[in-house]
Amino acid sequence: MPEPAKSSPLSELRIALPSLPMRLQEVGRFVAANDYDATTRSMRDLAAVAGADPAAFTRLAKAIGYSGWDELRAALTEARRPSQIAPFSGRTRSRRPGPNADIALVTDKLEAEAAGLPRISAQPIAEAARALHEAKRIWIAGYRSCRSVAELLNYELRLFRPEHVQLIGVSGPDDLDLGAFRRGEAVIVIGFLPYTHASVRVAQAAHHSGATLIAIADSVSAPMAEGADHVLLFEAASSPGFFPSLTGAIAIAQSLAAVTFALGGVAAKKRLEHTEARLAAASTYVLEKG
Amino acid sequence: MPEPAKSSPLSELRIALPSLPMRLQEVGRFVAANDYDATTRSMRDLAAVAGADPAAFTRLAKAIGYSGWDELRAALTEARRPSQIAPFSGRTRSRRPGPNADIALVTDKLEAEAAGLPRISAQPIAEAARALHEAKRIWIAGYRSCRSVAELLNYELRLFRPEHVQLIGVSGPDDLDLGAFRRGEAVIVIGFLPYTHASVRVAQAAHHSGATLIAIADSVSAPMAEGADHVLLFEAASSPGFFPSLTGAIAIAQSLAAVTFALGGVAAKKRLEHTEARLAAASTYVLEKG
DNA sequence: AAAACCGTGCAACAAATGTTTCATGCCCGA
DNA sequence: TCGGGCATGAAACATTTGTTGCACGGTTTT
Repeated sequence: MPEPAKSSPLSELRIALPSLPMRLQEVGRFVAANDYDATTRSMRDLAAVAGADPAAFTRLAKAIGYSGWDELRAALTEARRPSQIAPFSGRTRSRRPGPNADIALVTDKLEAEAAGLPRISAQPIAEAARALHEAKRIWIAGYRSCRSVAELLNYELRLFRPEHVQLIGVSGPDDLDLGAFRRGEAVIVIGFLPYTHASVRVAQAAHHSGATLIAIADSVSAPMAEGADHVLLFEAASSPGFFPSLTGAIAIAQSLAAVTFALGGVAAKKRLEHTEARLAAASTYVLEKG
Repeated sequence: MPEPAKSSPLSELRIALPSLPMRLQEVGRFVAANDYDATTRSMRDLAAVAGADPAAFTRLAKAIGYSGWDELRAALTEARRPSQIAPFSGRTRSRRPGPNADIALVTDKLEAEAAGLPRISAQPIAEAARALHEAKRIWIAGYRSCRSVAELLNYELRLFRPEHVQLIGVSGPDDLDLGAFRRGEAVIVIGFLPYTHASVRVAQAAHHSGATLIAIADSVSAPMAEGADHVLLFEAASSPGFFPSLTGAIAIAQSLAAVTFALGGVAAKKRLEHTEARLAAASTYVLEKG
């Protein structure tokens, strides 16, 4: 059995948690959720807040391999110590292959993507959102890796506009939906290099039908941007690695949804609350622990 | 005389310092310089390290207006509490309606999300990627808005590992897949508050089966992180707006895929090339214009 | 120069802490 | 149905904690 990385006491706790008796799971969860108080306040205090027996904390510590609560707390305290300001920031740009090469790759990727986000222009997003707000119906298309962006947009828009949003190509072949485009409706197409034929066809159909075309793409010269009323640009190739980056597209999609929601005013808010209430009634979500 | 801002116990200490007896000054400086230890370790411990008398700490606390060391330490503890999650979010959230309100919303959102990305830890991602690399089979689960992340991950991993990656719940009810988990396989679960029951069930099933569990979540105390071998954290609530941010999760997913690909070496590269060749042969993509 | 004062270390104190033990209740297997 | 083992809460335990009283040494005041 491979030892699962003793890195942090919190992760040891997390890993051992499911195999613990019920009461110890409760206090374990409490410790994980309130680790700051765990390091600063006394065992009895914590027990009172958690509504558990003080002894449970000692037992928990022993159950995950410590000699007692004192030792567990000491480990948590050291783990939280702010001295190592940069915990392990592979800031060492050591690009030579080795155990840190992977970490450097991730760090570079994240940095590059973070740098790309502020370069997205807000103005077109706000304008596109207004178009969405006024659209009688919203179609969304995205293929291959862009499908995830399309589905996210579809999901979020539907939270407060249940009846007027539709993902293209889910309830039949694309062509069925393509023929349904009408003036006054909006079509969102997401894509980047290399562009799929399917997405270009959607864009063309939208343009010919007179619907408002919104393209989320990596270039103004992308095929689906031709004839588009709104083009929202992101940087797909900005990050190292072999796959184009989608964080920009996701950020645009979420901003688009947020502004559209804001434009919806109280009506949208009411619909969202209604949707949430319905989900809660179906007990979709795990209740927050008090 | 204007009260010199009782804001922080540390500043009270600093202000009162010069008018204190020499020994208390030493102790006071020690506390100011080691305030983390001051909140976590015992008075006697501190005295030993500082080379001072334990009583000096009590006297110091009383000298600057507290009833005793306990009260001073409590104040220091509260001052250090990380509850104020966004230390820089002093951003005047004016948000008064106006023609530029939408644009400001988008700009804020993008800035916040860009700020959140560098806070993602690279180390756990690299470790999780290694686990993926060694897994005989990879399962992926994500519900509601997290489904988009799951699908992206599924898509990218399949580009170079076609036969061993599977999205949970697409070819039948979840339970069918849940029963198929085996030791030596990896299960990725993506989720954030509010957590869906379905995702928690997947995580539990993975843990019980002995499979390697990788959780992509917004908190170490997320239910699906319990028992997880790897927890990859992102900030879902970092950005303004009504929907939690998914850019962090997407960035993690893509980094995970990138590192896993890198670990795959030439074999993975070959498979990717093969996949791309097949797609090109089916003329999925629009040819680049010369 | 003597006395009053303050700063300081030491040691004893009571309170609180973490730990252990024990009795109880529960569940599972025989 | 009856044991055996385990989880759990309450109470007793030894230890450690923060505090306070006291004595000593130095400085200032009268």
